[in-house]
Amino acid sequence: MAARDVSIRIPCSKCPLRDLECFRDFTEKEVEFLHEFKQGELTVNPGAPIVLEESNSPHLYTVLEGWGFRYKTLPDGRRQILNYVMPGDFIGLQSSVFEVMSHGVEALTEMMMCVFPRDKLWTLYTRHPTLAFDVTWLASREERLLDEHLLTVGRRTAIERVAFVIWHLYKRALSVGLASGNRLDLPVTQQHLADTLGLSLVHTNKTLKKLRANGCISVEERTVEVLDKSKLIEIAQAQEHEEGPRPFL
Amino acid sequence: MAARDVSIRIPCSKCPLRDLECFRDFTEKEVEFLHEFKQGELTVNPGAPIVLEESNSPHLYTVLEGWGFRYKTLPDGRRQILNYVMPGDFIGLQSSVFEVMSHGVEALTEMMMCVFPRDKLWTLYTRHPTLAFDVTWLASREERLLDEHLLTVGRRTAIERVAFVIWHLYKRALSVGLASGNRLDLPVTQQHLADTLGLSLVHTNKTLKKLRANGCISVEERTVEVLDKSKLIEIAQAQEHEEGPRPFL
DNA sequence: CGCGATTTTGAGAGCCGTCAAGATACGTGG
DNA sequence: CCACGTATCTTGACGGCTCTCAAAATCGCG
Repeated sequence: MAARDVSIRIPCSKCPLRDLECFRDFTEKEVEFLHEFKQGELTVNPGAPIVLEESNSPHLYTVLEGWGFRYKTLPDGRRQILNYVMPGDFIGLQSSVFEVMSHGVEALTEMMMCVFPRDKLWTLYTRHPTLAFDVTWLASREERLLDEHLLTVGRRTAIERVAFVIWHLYKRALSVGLASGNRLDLPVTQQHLADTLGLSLVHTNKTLKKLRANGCISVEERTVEVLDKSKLIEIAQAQEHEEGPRPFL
Repeated sequence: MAARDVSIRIPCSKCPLRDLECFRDFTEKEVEFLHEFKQGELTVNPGAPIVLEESNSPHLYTVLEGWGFRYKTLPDGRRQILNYVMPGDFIGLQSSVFEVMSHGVEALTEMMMCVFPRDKLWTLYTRHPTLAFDVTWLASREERLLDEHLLTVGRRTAIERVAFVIWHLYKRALSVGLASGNRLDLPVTQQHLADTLGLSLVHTNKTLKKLRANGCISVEERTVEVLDKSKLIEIAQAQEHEEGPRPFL
Protein backbone atom coordinates (compact mmCIF):
# COMPACT_ATOMS: atom_id res chain seq x y z
CA MET A 1 0.00 0.00 0.00
CA ALA A 2 1.31 3.46 -0.81
CA ALA A 3 2.67 5.56 2.02
CA ARG A 4 -0.02 7.68 3.55
CA ASP A 5 0.79 11.23 4.29
CA VAL A 6 -1.03 12.34 7.38
CA SER A 7 -0.60 15.83 8.75
CA ILE A 8 -2.89 18.63 9.76
CA ARG A 9 -3.19 21.38 7.25
CA ILE A 10 -6.79 22.34 7.72
CA PRO A 11 -7.89 23.43 11.18
CA CYS A 12 -11.36 22.21 12.03
CA SER A 13 -12.51 25.78 12.31
CA LYS A 14 -11.87 26.14 8.60
CA CYS A 15 -13.25 22.78 7.63
CA PRO A 16 -14.66 23.10 4.11
CA LEU A 17 -17.73 21.16 5.19
CA ARG A 18 -18.80 24.04 7.42
CA ASP A 19 -19.71 26.08 4.37
CA LEU A 20 -22.32 23.60 3.25
CA GLU A 21 -25.91 24.35 4.15
CA CYS A 22 -26.86 20.78 4.81
CA PHE A 23 -24.76 20.53 7.97
CA ARG A 24 -25.58 21.82 11.42
CA ASP A 25 -23.65 24.59 13.15
CA PHE A 26 -21.20 23.74 15.88
CA THR A 27 -20.21 25.63 19.01
CA GLU A 28 -16.70 26.92 19.44
CA LYS A 29 -15.99 24.33 22.12
CA GLU A 30 -17.14 21.53 19.92
CA VAL A 31 -14.88 22.67 17.11
CA GLU A 32 -12.00 23.03 19.53
CA PHE A 33 -12.46 19.50 20.74
CA LEU A 34 -12.74 18.13 17.24
CA HIS A 35 -9.52 19.88 16.36
CA GLU A 36 -7.80 18.14 19.28
CA PHE A 37 -9.38 14.88 18.24
CA LYS A 38 -8.19 15.23 14.67
CA GLN A 39 -4.92 13.59 13.70
CA GLY A 40 -4.56 14.95 10.21
CA GLU A 41 -5.71 14.62 6.65
CA LEU A 42 -5.33 11.63 4.40
CA THR A 43 -5.50 11.73 0.63
CA VAL A 44 -5.93 8.62 -1.47
CA ASN A 45 -6.16 7.90 -5.18
CA PRO A 46 -9.13 6.53 -7.07
CA GLY A 47 -9.40 2.80 -6.57
CA ALA A 48 -7.37 2.82 -3.36
CA PRO A 49 -8.56 0.69 -0.46
CA ILE A 50 -9.40 2.74 2.62
CA VAL A 51 -10.29 -0.10 4.89
CA LEU A 52 -10.19 -3.80 4.12
CA GLU A 53 -12.77 -6.41 4.97
CA GLU A 54 -11.98 -8.20 8.22
CA SER A 55 -9.27 -5.69 9.00
CA ASN A 56 -8.69 -3.78 12.18
CA SER A 57 -8.04 -0.14 11.47
CA PRO A 58 -6.97 2.18 14.28
CA HIS A 59 -8.49 5.14 12.48
CA LEU A 60 -11.82 6.77 11.96
CA TYR A 61 -12.42 9.03 9.00
CA THR A 62 -14.68 11.82 7.95
CA VAL A 63 -14.84 12.33 4.21
CA LEU A 64 -13.95 15.88 3.21
CA GLU A 65 -13.82 15.44 -0.56
CA GLY A 66 -14.61 12.77 -3.10
CA TRP A 67 -16.63 9.57 -3.41
CA GLY A 68 -16.09 6.06 -2.16
CA PHE A 69 -18.13 2.97 -1.41
CA ARG A 70 -18.64 0.36 1.28
CA TYR A 71 -18.87 -3.28 0.22
CA LYS A 72 -18.86 -6.90 1.31
CA THR A 73 -17.82 -9.94 -0.69
CA LEU A 74 -18.60 -13.63 -0.60
CA PRO A 75 -15.78 -16.19 -0.49
CA ASP A 76 -16.16 -16.82 -4.23
CA GLY A 77 -15.84 -13.16 -5.08
CA ARG A 78 -19.39 -12.00 -5.58
CA ARG A 79 -19.51 -8.42 -4.38
CA GLN A 80 -22.30 -6.36 -2.87
CA ILE A 81 -21.94 -2.62 -2.61
CA LEU A 82 -23.62 -1.58 0.62
CA ASN A 83 -23.58 2.16 0.35
CA TYR A 84 -21.62 5.11 -0.99
CA VAL A 85 -19.67 7.59 1.07
CA MET A 86 -19.56 11.30 0.28
CA PRO A 87 -18.36 14.43 2.05
CA GLY A 88 -19.54 14.53 5.64
CA ASP A 89 -19.89 10.76 5.94
CA PHE A 90 -18.17 8.93 8.74
CA ILE A 91 -16.11 5.80 8.10
CA GLY A 92 -15.00 3.12 10.52
CA LEU A 93 -17.45 3.27 13.39
CA GLN A 94 -17.95 -0.49 13.29
CA SER A 95 -14.28 -1.04 14.02
CA SER A 96 -14.47 0.96 17.27
CA VAL A 97 -17.29 -1.20 18.41
CA PHE A 98 -16.30 -4.66 17.19
CA GLU A 99 -12.54 -4.46 16.74
CA VAL A 100 -12.79 -5.65 13.16
CA MET A 101 -14.65 -4.25 10.20
CA SER A 102 -16.95 -6.66 8.47
CA HIS A 103 -16.94 -4.57 5.32
CA GLY A 104 -14.40 -2.81 3.13
CA VAL A 105 -14.26 0.76 1.86
CA GLU A 106 -12.71 1.82 -1.44
CA ALA A 107 -12.18 5.20 -3.08
CA LEU A 108 -13.93 5.97 -6.37
CA THR A 109 -12.36 9.38 -6.94
CA GLU A 110 -9.43 10.99 -5.29
CA MET A 111 -10.55 11.41 -1.70
CA MET A 112 -9.47 13.63 1.14
CA MET A 113 -10.39 12.53 4.61
CA CYS A 114 -10.05 13.80 8.11
CA VAL A 115 -8.36 11.20 10.33
CA PHE A 116 -9.22 10.50 13.97
CA PRO A 117 -7.63 7.99 16.34
CA ARG A 118 -10.16 5.35 17.19
CA ASP A 119 -9.04 5.00 20.79
CA LYS A 120 -9.87 8.59 21.59
CA LEU A 121 -13.50 8.19 20.57
CA TRP A 122 -14.27 7.31 24.15
CA THR A 123 -13.13 10.71 25.45
CA LEU A 124 -15.57 12.27 23.03
CA TYR A 125 -18.34 10.37 24.82
CA THR A 126 -17.19 11.50 28.25
CA ARG A 127 -16.52 15.14 27.44
CA HIS A 128 -18.92 16.07 24.66
CA PRO A 129 -22.32 14.44 24.84
CA THR A 130 -23.56 16.57 21.98
CA LEU A 131 -20.90 15.11 19.74
CA ALA A 132 -21.56 11.64 21.11
CA PHE A 133 -25.15 12.08 20.12
CA ASP A 134 -23.95 13.12 16.68
CA VAL A 135 -22.10 9.83 16.32
CA THR A 136 -25.30 7.98 17.15
CA TRP A 137 -27.13 10.24 14.71
CA LEU A 138 -24.74 9.26 11.95
CA ALA A 139 -25.04 5.57 12.75
CA SER A 140 -28.79 5.88 12.71
CA ARG A 141 -28.75 7.62 9.36
CA GLU A 142 -26.63 4.87 7.89
CA GLU A 143 -29.16 2.41 9.20
CA ARG A 144 -31.98 4.28 7.46
CA LEU A 145 -30.07 4.33 4.19
CA LEU A 146 -29.47 0.60 4.48
CA ASP A 147 -33.13 -0.03 5.20
CA GLU A 148 -34.07 1.76 2.02
CA HIS A 149 -31.39 -0.03 0.04
CA LEU A 150 -32.59 -3.37 1.30
CA LEU A 151 -36.12 -2.57 0.17
CA THR A 152 -34.69 -1.68 -3.23
CA VAL A 153 -32.68 -4.84 -3.71
CA GLY A 154 -35.26 -7.12 -2.18
CA ARG A 155 -38.48 -5.83 -3.65
CA ARG A 156 -37.95 -3.44 -6.55
CA THR A 157 -37.71 -4.61 -10.17
CA ALA A 158 -34.61 -3.94 -12.24
CA ILE A 159 -35.85 -0.71 -13.78
CA GLU A 160 -37.16 0.49 -10.43
CA ARG A 161 -33.80 -0.26 -8.85
CA VAL A 162 -31.79 1.62 -11.43
CA ALA A 163 -34.17 4.58 -11.34
CA PHE A 164 -34.01 4.57 -7.56
CA VAL A 165 -30.23 4.61 -7.20
CA ILE A 166 -29.86 7.36 -9.70
CA TRP A 167 -32.45 9.46 -7.96
CA HIS A 168 -31.01 8.65 -4.55
CA LEU A 169 -27.43 9.45 -5.48
CA TYR A 170 -28.53 12.59 -7.28
CA LYS A 171 -30.25 13.89 -4.17
CA ARG A 172 -27.36 13.05 -1.88
CA ALA A 173 -24.81 14.54 -4.23
CA LEU A 174 -26.88 17.71 -4.58
CA SER A 175 -26.93 18.26 -0.84
CA VAL A 176 -23.15 18.27 -0.57
CA GLY A 177 -22.50 20.15 -3.78
CA LEU A 178 -21.38 17.19 -5.91
CA ALA A 179 -24.22 17.69 -8.35
CA SER A 180 -25.61 20.90 -9.76
CA GLY A 181 -28.75 21.63 -11.70
CA ASN A 182 -29.83 18.35 -13.22
CA ARG A 183 -26.34 17.05 -13.74
CA LEU A 184 -24.73 14.40 -11.61
CA ASP A 185 -21.12 13.43 -12.06
CA LEU A 186 -21.13 9.71 -11.25
CA PRO A 187 -17.62 8.32 -10.78
CA VAL A 188 -19.00 4.83 -11.07
CA THR A 189 -18.88 2.06 -13.68
CA GLN A 190 -21.91 0.04 -14.65
CA GLN A 191 -20.28 -2.84 -12.80
CA HIS A 192 -20.47 -0.76 -9.63
CA LEU A 193 -24.14 -0.08 -10.24
CA ALA A 194 -24.77 -3.77 -10.88
CA ASP A 195 -23.02 -4.71 -7.63
CA THR A 196 -25.04 -2.08 -5.82
CA LEU A 197 -28.37 -3.29 -7.10
CA GLY A 198 -27.92 -7.04 -7.07
CA LEU A 199 -28.11 -7.21 -10.86
CA SER A 200 -25.75 -8.49 -13.53
CA LEU A 201 -23.62 -6.07 -15.50
CA VAL A 202 -25.39 -6.86 -18.76
CA HIS A 203 -28.86 -6.41 -17.40
CA THR A 204 -27.88 -3.16 -15.72
CA ASN A 205 -26.66 -1.89 -19.05
CA LYS A 206 -29.88 -2.82 -20.82
CA THR A 207 -31.97 -1.28 -18.07
CA LEU A 208 -30.06 1.99 -18.29
CA LYS A 209 -30.80 1.96 -21.99
CA LYS A 210 -34.53 1.75 -21.28
CA LEU A 211 -34.30 4.70 -18.94
CA ARG A 212 -32.57 6.68 -21.66
CA ALA A 213 -35.15 5.66 -24.27
CA ASN A 214 -37.81 6.70 -21.77
CA GLY A 215 -36.50 10.22 -21.70
CA CYS A 216 -35.89 9.98 -17.96
CA ILE A 217 -32.16 10.48 -18.09
CA SER A 218 -29.30 11.01 -20.47
CA VAL A 219 -25.80 9.77 -19.95
CA GLU A 220 -22.57 11.03 -21.45
CA GLU A 221 -19.20 9.96 -20.23
CA ARG A 222 -19.62 9.62 -16.52
CA THR A 223 -22.23 12.30 -16.05
CA VAL A 224 -25.92 11.61 -15.76
CA GLU A 225 -28.52 14.24 -16.52
CA VAL A 226 -31.92 13.90 -14.92
CA LEU A 227 -34.32 14.92 -17.68
CA ASP A 228 -37.67 14.03 -16.19
CA LYS A 229 -37.66 14.10 -12.41
CA SER A 230 -41.27 13.19 -11.80
CA LYS A 231 -41.15 10.26 -14.17
CA LEU A 232 -37.94 9.05 -12.56
CA ILE A 233 -39.47 9.29 -9.09
CA GLU A 234 -42.58 7.50 -10.28
CA ILE A 235 -40.62 4.63 -11.78
CA ALA A 236 -38.39 4.43 -8.72
CA GLN A 237 -41.41 4.38 -6.41
CA ALA A 238 -39.45 6.80 -4.29
CA GLN A 239 -41.02 8.69 -1.44
CA GLU A 240 -39.58 12.05 -0.60
CA HIS A 241 -38.89 13.13 2.91
CA GLU A 242 -37.46 16.33 4.31
CA GLU A 243 -33.99 16.43 5.73
CA GLY A 244 -33.05 18.91 8.40
CA PRO A 245 -29.45 19.95 9.00
CA ARG A 246 -27.23 17.05 9.92
CA PRO A 247 -24.08 16.65 11.97
CA PHE A 248 -20.64 15.44 10.96
CA LEU A 249 -17.39 14.98 12.82
CA MET B 1 -55.25 0.01 18.63
CA ALA B 2 -55.82 -1.88 21.85
CA ALA B 3 -55.19 -0.04 25.07
CA ARG B 4 -51.65 -0.53 26.21
CA ASP B 5 -51.05 -1.30 29.80
CA VAL B 6 -47.82 0.27 30.89
CA SER B 7 -46.62 -0.01 34.45
CA ILE B 8 -43.42 -1.04 36.15
CA ARG B 9 -43.48 -4.49 37.60
CA ILE B 10 -39.93 -5.54 36.99
CA PRO B 11 -37.17 -3.39 38.49
CA CYS B 12 -34.17 -3.10 36.19
CA SER B 13 -32.06 -4.78 38.83
CA LYS B 14 -34.11 -7.92 38.28
CA CYS B 15 -34.30 -7.64 34.53
CA PRO B 16 -34.53 -11.18 33.14
CA LEU B 17 -31.99 -10.25 30.48
CA ARG B 18 -29.29 -9.96 33.15
CA ASP B 19 -29.26 -13.71 33.56
CA LEU B 20 -28.21 -14.29 29.97
CA GLU B 21 -24.54 -14.86 29.34
CA CYS B 22 -24.45 -12.99 26.08
CA PHE B 23 -24.95 -9.61 27.74
CA ARG B 24 -22.39 -7.49 29.52
CA ASP B 25 -22.53 -6.70 33.22
CA PHE B 26 -23.67 -3.30 34.40
CA THR B 27 -22.62 -1.20 37.35
CA GLU B 28 -25.08 -0.39 40.10
CA LYS B 29 -25.24 3.23 39.01
CA GLU B 30 -26.02 2.27 35.48
CA VAL B 31 -28.84 0.01 36.58
CA GLU B 32 -30.16 2.73 38.85
CA PHE B 33 -30.25 5.20 36.02
CA LEU B 34 -31.92 2.75 33.69
CA HIS B 35 -34.56 2.13 36.30
CA GLU B 36 -35.25 5.87 36.45
CA PHE B 37 -35.28 6.00 32.69
CA LYS B 38 -37.73 3.13 32.41
CA GLN B 39 -41.42 3.95 32.15
CA GLY B 40 -42.84 0.47 32.41
CA GLU B 41 -43.50 -2.73 30.56
CA LEU B 42 -45.64 -3.21 27.52
CA THR B 43 -47.10 -6.51 26.41
CA VAL B 44 -48.52 -7.02 22.94
CA ASN B 45 -50.15 -9.92 21.12
CA PRO B 46 -48.82 -11.77 18.10
CA GLY B 47 -49.44 -9.75 14.96
CA ALA B 48 -49.76 -6.46 16.82
CA PRO B 49 -48.09 -3.38 15.37
CA ILE B 50 -45.47 -1.91 17.68
CA VAL B 51 -44.52 1.04 15.56
CA LEU B 52 -46.00 2.06 12.23
CA GLU B 53 -44.14 3.20 9.15
CA GLU B 54 -43.92 6.99 8.94
CA SER B 55 -45.20 7.31 12.50
CA ASN B 56 -43.78 9.33 15.32
CA SER B 57 -43.62 7.28 18.48
CA PRO B 58 -42.65 8.94 21.76
CA HIS B 59 -41.29 5.67 23.07
CA LEU B 60 -38.20 3.56 22.84
CA TYR B 61 -38.33 -0.13 23.62
CA THR B 62 -36.05 -2.91 24.69
CA VAL B 63 -37.39 -6.36 23.93
CA LEU B 64 -37.58 -8.54 27.04
CA GLU B 65 -39.45 -11.52 25.58
CA GLY B 66 -40.63 -12.70 22.21
CA TRP B 67 -39.95 -12.12 18.52
CA GLY B 68 -40.86 -9.32 16.15
CA PHE B 69 -39.67 -7.90 12.86
CA ARG B 70 -38.81 -4.58 11.24
CA TYR B 71 -40.12 -3.95 7.73
CA LYS B 72 -40.68 -1.42 4.99
CA THR B 73 -43.29 -1.46 2.26
CA LEU B 74 -43.64 0.05 -1.19
CA PRO B 75 -46.74 2.07 -2.11
CA ASP B 76 -48.22 -0.94 -3.93
CA GLY B 77 -47.82 -3.18 -0.91
CA ARG B 78 -44.66 -5.14 -1.64
CA ARG B 79 -43.03 -5.73 1.72
CA GLN B 80 -39.40 -6.16 2.69
CA ILE B 81 -38.53 -7.51 6.12
CA LEU B 82 -35.39 -5.70 7.22
CA ASN B 83 -34.49 -7.60 10.36
CA TYR B 84 -35.90 -9.50 13.29
CA VAL B 85 -35.98 -8.29 16.88
CA MET B 86 -35.37 -10.59 19.82
CA PRO B 87 -34.72 -10.13 23.54
CA GLY B 88 -32.12 -7.45 24.18
CA ASP B 89 -32.77 -5.63 20.93
CA PHE B 90 -33.54 -1.94 20.95
CA ILE B 91 -36.48 -0.50 19.00
CA GLY B 92 -37.13 3.05 17.94
CA LEU B 93 -33.75 4.74 17.86
CA GLN B 94 -34.45 6.18 14.43
CA SER B 95 -37.41 8.08 15.79
CA SER B 96 -35.28 9.89 18.36
CA VAL B 97 -32.99 11.03 15.65
CA PHE B 98 -35.34 11.81 12.77
CA GLU B 99 -38.69 12.40 14.44
CA VAL B 100 -40.36 9.81 12.25
CA MET B 101 -39.67 6.15 11.75
CA SER B 102 -39.13 5.12 8.17
CA HIS B 103 -39.92 1.51 9.00
CA GLY B 104 -42.55 -0.41 10.95
CA VAL B 105 -42.20 -3.04 13.65
CA GLU B 106 -44.65 -5.88 14.24
CA ALA B 107 -44.86 -8.65 16.83
CA LEU B 108 -44.56 -12.27 15.75
CA THR B 109 -45.19 -13.84 19.14
CA GLU B 110 -46.52 -12.31 22.28
CA MET B 111 -43.89 -9.77 23.24
CA MET B 112 -42.96 -8.03 26.44
CA MET B 113 -40.96 -4.86 26.16
CA CYS B 114 -39.38 -2.35 28.43
CA VAL B 115 -40.61 1.19 27.62
CA PHE B 116 -38.50 4.34 27.76
CA PRO B 117 -39.55 7.91 27.01
CA ARG B 118 -37.77 9.11 23.93
CA ASP B 119 -37.26 12.63 25.20
CA LYS B 120 -35.18 11.48 28.13
CA LEU B 121 -32.64 9.79 25.90
CA TRP B 122 -30.68 12.99 25.91
CA THR B 123 -30.12 12.92 29.67
CA LEU B 124 -28.64 9.47 29.22
CA TYR B 125 -26.04 11.06 26.95
CA THR B 126 -25.22 13.78 29.43
CA ARG B 127 -25.11 11.67 32.56
CA HIS B 128 -24.00 8.21 31.49
CA PRO B 129 -21.48 8.15 28.68
CA THR B 130 -21.04 4.41 29.07
CA LEU B 131 -24.71 3.91 28.33
CA ALA B 132 -24.53 6.43 25.52
CA PHE B 133 -21.77 4.36 24.02
CA ASP B 134 -23.99 1.32 24.40
CA VAL B 135 -26.66 3.00 22.29
CA THR B 136 -24.08 3.62 19.60
CA TRP B 137 -22.94 0.05 19.97
CA LEU B 138 -26.45 -1.20 19.36
CA ALA B 139 -26.89 1.04 16.34
CA SER B 140 -23.61 -0.21 14.97
CA ARG B 141 -24.60 -3.82 15.45
CA GLU B 142 -27.85 -3.24 13.61
CA GLU B 143 -25.79 -1.74 10.80
CA ARG B 144 -23.63 -4.84 10.65
CA LEU B 145 -26.65 -7.12 10.53
CA LEU B 146 -28.10 -5.05 7.71
CA ASP B 147 -24.82 -5.19 5.81
CA GLU B 148 -24.90 -8.95 5.96
CA HIS B 149 -28.56 -9.08 5.02
CA LEU B 150 -27.95 -6.86 2.03
CA LEU B 151 -25.20 -9.18 0.85
CA THR B 152 -27.65 -12.06 1.21
CA VAL B 153 -30.46 -10.49 -0.75
CA GLY B 154 -28.23 -8.90 -3.35
CA ARG B 155 -25.75 -11.64 -4.10
CA ARG B 156 -26.78 -15.02 -2.71
CA THR B 157 -28.90 -17.50 -4.69
CA ALA B 158 -32.26 -18.68 -3.42
CA ILE B 159 -30.94 -21.77 -1.67
CA GLU B 160 -28.03 -19.85 -0.20
CA ARG B 161 -30.43 -17.23 1.09
CA VAL B 162 -32.74 -19.68 2.79
CA ALA B 163 -29.82 -21.59 4.29
CA PHE B 164 -28.28 -18.37 5.50
CA VAL B 165 -31.34 -16.95 7.15
CA ILE B 166 -32.01 -20.19 9.00
CA TRP B 167 -28.43 -20.39 10.20
CA HIS B 168 -28.42 -16.74 11.16
CA LEU B 169 -31.66 -16.88 13.12
CA TYR B 170 -30.60 -20.12 14.76
CA LYS B 171 -27.41 -18.53 16.06
CA ARG B 172 -29.13 -15.40 17.28
CA ALA B 173 -31.91 -17.35 18.94
CA LEU B 174 -29.39 -19.64 20.64
CA SER B 175 -27.55 -16.73 22.21
CA VAL B 176 -30.67 -15.42 23.92
CA GLY B 177 -32.10 -18.80 24.85
CA LEU B 178 -34.80 -18.98 22.18
CA ALA B 179 -33.31 -22.10 20.65
CA SER B 180 -31.79 -25.09 22.34
CA GLY B 181 -29.76 -27.96 21.01
CA ASN B 182 -30.41 -28.09 17.30
CA ARG B 183 -33.99 -26.96 17.55
CA LEU B 184 -35.20 -23.53 16.64
CA ASP B 185 -38.75 -22.47 17.25
CA LEU B 186 -39.44 -20.13 14.35
CA PRO B 187 -42.64 -18.10 14.82
CA VAL B 188 -42.60 -17.18 11.16
CA THR B 189 -44.62 -18.13 8.10
CA GLN B 190 -43.03 -18.92 4.77
CA GLN B 191 -44.45 -15.61 3.59
CA HIS B 192 -42.31 -13.89 6.21
CA LEU B 193 -39.23 -15.74 5.02
CA ALA B 194 -40.02 -14.83 1.44
CA ASP B 195 -40.37 -11.15 2.36
CA THR B 196 -37.11 -11.35 4.26
CA LEU B 197 -35.17 -12.84 1.40
CA GLY B 198 -36.61 -11.00 -1.57
CA LEU B 199 -38.15 -14.20 -2.95
CA SER B 200 -41.70 -15.24 -3.80
CA LEU B 201 -43.67 -17.40 -1.42
CA VAL B 202 -43.80 -20.31 -3.84
CA HIS B 203 -40.13 -20.34 -4.56
CA THR B 204 -39.30 -20.09 -0.86
CA ASN B 205 -41.43 -23.15 -0.26
CA LYS B 206 -39.70 -25.13 -2.98
CA THR B 207 -36.29 -24.08 -1.75
CA LEU B 208 -37.08 -25.19 1.78
CA LYS B 209 -38.07 -28.53 0.32
CA LYS B 210 -34.63 -28.88 -1.27
CA LEU B 211 -32.96 -28.13 2.04
CA ARG B 212 -35.06 -30.84 3.65
CA ALA B 213 -34.28 -33.32 0.88
CA ASN B 214 -30.63 -32.42 1.38
CA GLY B 215 -30.72 -33.56 4.95
CA CYS B 216 -29.69 -30.11 6.14
CA ILE B 217 -32.79 -29.37 8.15
CA SER B 218 -36.12 -30.83 9.12
CA VAL B 219 -39.24 -28.85 9.75
CA GLU B 220 -42.29 -29.78 11.77
CA GLU B 221 -44.95 -27.32 12.72
CA ARG B 222 -43.07 -24.14 13.35
CA THR B 223 -39.87 -25.66 14.62
CA VAL B 224 -36.79 -26.14 12.52
CA GLU B 225 -34.16 -28.70 13.40
CA VAL B 226 -30.65 -28.15 12.10
CA LEU B 227 -29.51 -31.63 11.10
CA ASP B 228 -26.24 -30.92 9.34
CA LYS B 229 -24.58 -27.73 10.54
CA SER B 230 -21.51 -27.83 8.38
CA LYS B 231 -23.47 -28.50 5.23
CA LEU B 232 -25.86 -25.68 6.09
CA ILE B 233 -22.97 -23.28 6.66
CA GLU B 234 -21.34 -24.38 3.44
CA ILE B 235 -24.47 -23.81 1.40
CA ALA B 236 -25.12 -20.50 3.12
CA GLN B 237 -21.56 -19.36 2.47
CA ALA B 238 -21.61 -18.08 6.01
CA GLN B 239 -18.50 -16.95 7.80
CA GLU B 240 -18.41 -17.33 11.53
CA HIS B 241 -17.17 -14.62 13.80
CA GLU B 242 -16.89 -14.45 17.55
CA GLU B 243 -19.20 -12.31 19.57
CA GLY B 244 -18.14 -10.87 22.89
CA PRO B 245 -20.67 -9.79 25.52
CA ARG B 246 -22.99 -7.10 24.29
CA PRO B 247 -24.91 -4.29 25.93
CA PHE B 248 -28.63 -3.64 26.09
CA LEU B 249 -30.74 -0.92 27.68
C1' DC C 1 -67.73 -30.02 11.03
C1' DG C 2 -66.53 -25.81 8.47
C1' DC C 3 -63.80 -21.85 7.44
C1' DG C 4 -59.55 -19.12 6.99
C1' DA C 5 -54.63 -19.28 7.04
C1' DT C 6 -50.82 -21.67 5.56
C1' DT C 7 -48.34 -25.09 2.97
C1' DT C 8 -47.61 -27.78 -1.16
C1' DT C 9 -47.46 -28.90 -5.94
C1' DG C 10 -47.71 -28.31 -10.98
C1' DA C 11 -47.59 -25.67 -15.26
C1' DG C 12 -46.16 -22.05 -17.97
C1' DA C 13 -44.20 -17.47 -18.62
C1' DG C 14 -40.74 -14.01 -18.23
C1' DC C 15 -37.27 -11.43 -16.10
C1' DC C 16 -32.76 -11.64 -15.57
C1' DG C 17 -28.22 -14.21 -15.84
C1' DT C 18 -24.51 -16.18 -18.60
C1' DC C 19 -21.84 -16.48 -22.66
C1' DA C 20 -19.76 -14.34 -26.46
C1' DA C 21 -18.25 -10.88 -29.46
C1' DG C 22 -17.82 -6.43 -31.15
C1' DA C 23 -17.47 -1.36 -30.33
C1' DT C 24 -15.65 2.49 -27.94
C1' DA C 25 -12.64 4.95 -24.97
C1' DC C 26 -8.27 5.80 -22.81
C1' DG C 27 -3.49 5.60 -21.51
C1' DT C 28 1.11 4.14 -22.72
C1' DG C 29 5.04 3.25 -25.45
C1' DG C 30 7.16 3.35 -29.86
C1' DC D 1 1.15 10.82 -34.22
C1' DC D 2 0.13 6.08 -34.43
C1' DA D 3 -0.12 1.30 -32.49
C1' DC D 4 -1.72 -1.43 -29.09
C1' DG D 5 -3.49 -3.22 -24.65
C1' DT D 6 -6.77 -2.71 -21.07
C1' DA D 7 -11.02 -1.23 -19.21
C1' DT D 8 -15.61 -0.22 -20.13
C1' DC D 9 -19.78 -0.23 -22.71
C1' DT D 10 -23.08 -2.44 -25.98
C1' DT D 11 -25.63 -5.87 -28.26
C1' DG D 12 -27.52 -10.49 -29.44
C1' DA D 13 -28.66 -15.23 -28.39
C1' DC D 14 -29.93 -18.53 -25.27
C1' DG D 15 -30.92 -20.76 -20.92
C1' DG D 16 -32.63 -21.06 -16.40
C1' DC D 17 -33.84 -19.36 -12.03
C1' DT D 18 -37.54 -17.39 -10.12
C1' DC D 19 -42.23 -15.45 -10.72
C1' DT D 20 -47.23 -15.75 -11.36
C1' DC D 21 -51.32 -18.30 -11.68
C1' DA D 22 -54.09 -21.93 -10.03
C1' DA D 23 -55.67 -25.52 -7.26
C1' DA D 24 -55.32 -29.03 -3.92
C1' DA D 25 -53.83 -30.47 0.71
C1' DT D 26 -53.10 -29.59 5.46
C1' DC D 27 -53.52 -27.19 9.71
C1' DG D 28 -55.61 -24.36 13.39
C1' DC D 29 -59.59 -23.08 15.58
C1' DG D 30 -64.33 -22.09 16.92
